[in-house]
Amino acid sequence: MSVQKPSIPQGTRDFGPAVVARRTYIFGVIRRVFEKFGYAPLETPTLENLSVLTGKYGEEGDQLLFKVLNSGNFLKKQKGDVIKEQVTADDLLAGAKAVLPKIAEKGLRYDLTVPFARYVVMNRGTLVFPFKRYQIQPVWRADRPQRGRYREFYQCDADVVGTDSLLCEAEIVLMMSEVLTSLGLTDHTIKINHRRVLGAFYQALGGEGTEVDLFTAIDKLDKIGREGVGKELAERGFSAEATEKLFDLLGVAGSFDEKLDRLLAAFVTAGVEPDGADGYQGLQDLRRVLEYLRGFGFEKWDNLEFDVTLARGLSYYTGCIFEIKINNVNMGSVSGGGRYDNLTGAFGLPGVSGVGFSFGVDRLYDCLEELSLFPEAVAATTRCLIANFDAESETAVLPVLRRLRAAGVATELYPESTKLAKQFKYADGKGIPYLLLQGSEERAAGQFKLKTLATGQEQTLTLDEVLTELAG
RNA sequence: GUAGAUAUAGCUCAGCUGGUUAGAGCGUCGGAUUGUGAUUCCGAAGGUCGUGGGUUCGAGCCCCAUUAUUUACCCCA
Repeated sequence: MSVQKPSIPQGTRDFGPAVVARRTYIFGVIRRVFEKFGYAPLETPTLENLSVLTGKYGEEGDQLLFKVLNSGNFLKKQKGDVIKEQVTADDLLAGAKAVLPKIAEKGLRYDLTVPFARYVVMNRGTLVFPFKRYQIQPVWRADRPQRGRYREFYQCDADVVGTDSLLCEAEIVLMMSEVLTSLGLTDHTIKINHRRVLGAFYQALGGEGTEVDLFTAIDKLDKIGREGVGKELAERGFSAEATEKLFDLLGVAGSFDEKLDRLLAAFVTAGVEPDGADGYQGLQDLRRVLEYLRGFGFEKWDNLEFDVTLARGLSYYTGCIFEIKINNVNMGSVSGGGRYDNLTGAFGLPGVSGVGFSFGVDRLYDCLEELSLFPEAVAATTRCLIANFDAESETAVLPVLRRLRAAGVATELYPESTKLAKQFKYADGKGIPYLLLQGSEERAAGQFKLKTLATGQEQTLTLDEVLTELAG
């Protein structure tokens, strides 16, 4: 048998001990915040039926789904003597779209929102509404990997279903802010916008082109600039006048409040039809969120921006939309979310509103790494290594090992009697801060030598003193 | 799906217009040192130069193909 070079699939990664420790740290911060806000954990299967997944993410999304081949002989089914062809020649002629449903009925989870919606519908009878859940699990996308983009990555979702209250939106801002602050990512911008504000732009331009074309162009403003957006809009059938008008609207400046006021005036001037009870729903919603935040005593106003160019999740978001950008790192958004009025409609439960958002842990990790924001202590595993001198010392030190562990000190005994240099290197390489030595000399005196590797300091102590030192 | 870049030791990379036996640092292992790491000194192991073809007297280097990785676009966390 030939030896093969081991490899892992494109866009996937192994996580070594140090990386896992750091990832666990991020998960912990996020989980604590989610739970503090009253969200309860949910886990769903890695595999979903393809019927659940397809059609939920648009055409592009369907292509990015990982499909799982049916197990067994997916070409034929045999029952007794009757053999039934699963895939016929006609199917093959008809192409991949005809063949796929016959050979694959399962797929890997693409995000956490759709499985959540499915779960809500399946369990609607037993859930207490409004239902608040968080979910921290990997998702898979058959995308081309690049910076900050992987084929397997973790999302941390928090969503509420069964309420229209804008309190939820305000709390999302609070949770985002708290997580980022806890992680030390202080130079961030939480961007907020509203789908209906975008809709009002479309109306103000006089109904040229299509909404989606307009919104995707708007979203690129900070990336390709006015010129690029103008060019793209022209190609999509927007007149130069409309584009000019759009830039006037997008150029709205000032504080959150001022932008709301100025847009209101602009919409009235442009003759945009009010879509809310008494005015423009998008602006009203945003104002309400703002009021909630003031009521909460939110303080990080510099990190919150009403960004009228923010457009995302166009195929399903209907209300407020969110995104987080870490400013001092070149990285795509580390979090995004929004409200969808008809989350569960596709599964036969219409009229249930949901709002939620998601952190991308892998991108957060990359940001923290780049900014060196991981706390030192996160990497620590074993706290104390007991040196192994010889067979006699190995035996003598076993009760010590037990006592240290009983006291809650992560301790290991080097498993072989070998030269101390090697044992030191082991401790050093593993980042173990303390080395405990008891050779024949110390044993005769009933004492131990405790060495702090970082400083090279050595203390001669009794076991009780060692315990006090290490437990602290 | 579209376009570019890269592929040489376990890791990071040198390698001249194509020219004898393929180089360094780090790491690993052994020794100086049978009770002291990270710092010192000496030594050793480790490579079908991604893969398959081609050009050439001769290819790590040039050409073609292929695979993998990576960056950007689209889209997204």
